[in-house]
Amino acid sequence: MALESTPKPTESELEILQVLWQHGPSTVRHVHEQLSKTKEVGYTTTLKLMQIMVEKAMLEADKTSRSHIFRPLLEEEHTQRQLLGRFLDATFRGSASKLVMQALGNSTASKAELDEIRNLLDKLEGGKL
Amino acid sequence: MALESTPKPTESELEILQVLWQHGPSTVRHVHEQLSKTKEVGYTTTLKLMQIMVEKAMLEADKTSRSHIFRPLLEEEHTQRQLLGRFLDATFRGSASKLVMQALGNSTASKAELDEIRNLLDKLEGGKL
DNA sequence: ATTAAAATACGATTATTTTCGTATGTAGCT
DNA sequence: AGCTACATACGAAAATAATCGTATTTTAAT
Repeated sequence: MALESTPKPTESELEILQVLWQHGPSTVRHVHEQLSKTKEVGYTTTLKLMQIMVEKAMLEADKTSRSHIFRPLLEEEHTQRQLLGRFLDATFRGSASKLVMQALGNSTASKAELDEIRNLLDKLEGGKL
Repeated sequence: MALESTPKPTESELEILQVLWQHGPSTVRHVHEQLSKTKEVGYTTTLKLMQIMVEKAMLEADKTSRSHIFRPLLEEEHTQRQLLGRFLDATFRGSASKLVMQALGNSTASKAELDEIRNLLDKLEGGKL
């Protein structure tokens, strides 16, 4: 059997990771309340998922107090980069520029954000002149 | 039951769509040969998937000749936009600029592509000054 | 006409992901 | 102590996706 570098989180798992990345280490209760804002889901469903994620070493549970505190073991940027790579290949056949053009086209990015992107372009293009 | 606007293609379905978008209307045989370049998969598996996609109205089959010719009913750009929207929300909590920065950072885009992106930035920022 | 090759049809299995019911444990009231 | 509220543990069902074996049909070559 091959070693799993980092198993790709499923969609539901990613939702949970997002809550933890955004709010920091949390109880099942808290995660569940956040998820409930956008979708209907049972408490034990959330619990079970988080337990599975512990098995998969995506989360770590601090069992000191009665309500366990879960924290993500996957780093946000790293996970995003990994998922982005897959998505880029699967959806845009690897063409980053196509993806970026689309993303910008649809986007509501502020002027500050656009400037930040422009700066990055400058830096990247510096090495290509 | 709610009307399905456009059902999200699964990962395997997307692979098939990519072949059809790239090569134009094709037989199962051709699609299967393309897929086989990157993964091990049985012929009837590909066939079955494509039949399911016809049911889902993602593909249309021209049954005139013995080897049916399949063509995509989903438009490439439209599908990409839709998938990108979902991915953006799920992975970057909707922050297009974060996604773009990451994509550019990892990317191997050519100078021409970077310039094209810069042009789009100019146009976008035009409306924000 | 027979046969071999290649195509589709279709049912069913397997794998994966999501969901949740129920059992059980624990802490704090009254 | 007994009751209630809320927590985790766990098994298993339900939903979704992917895979493939086998039967049947069709074509064309012998």
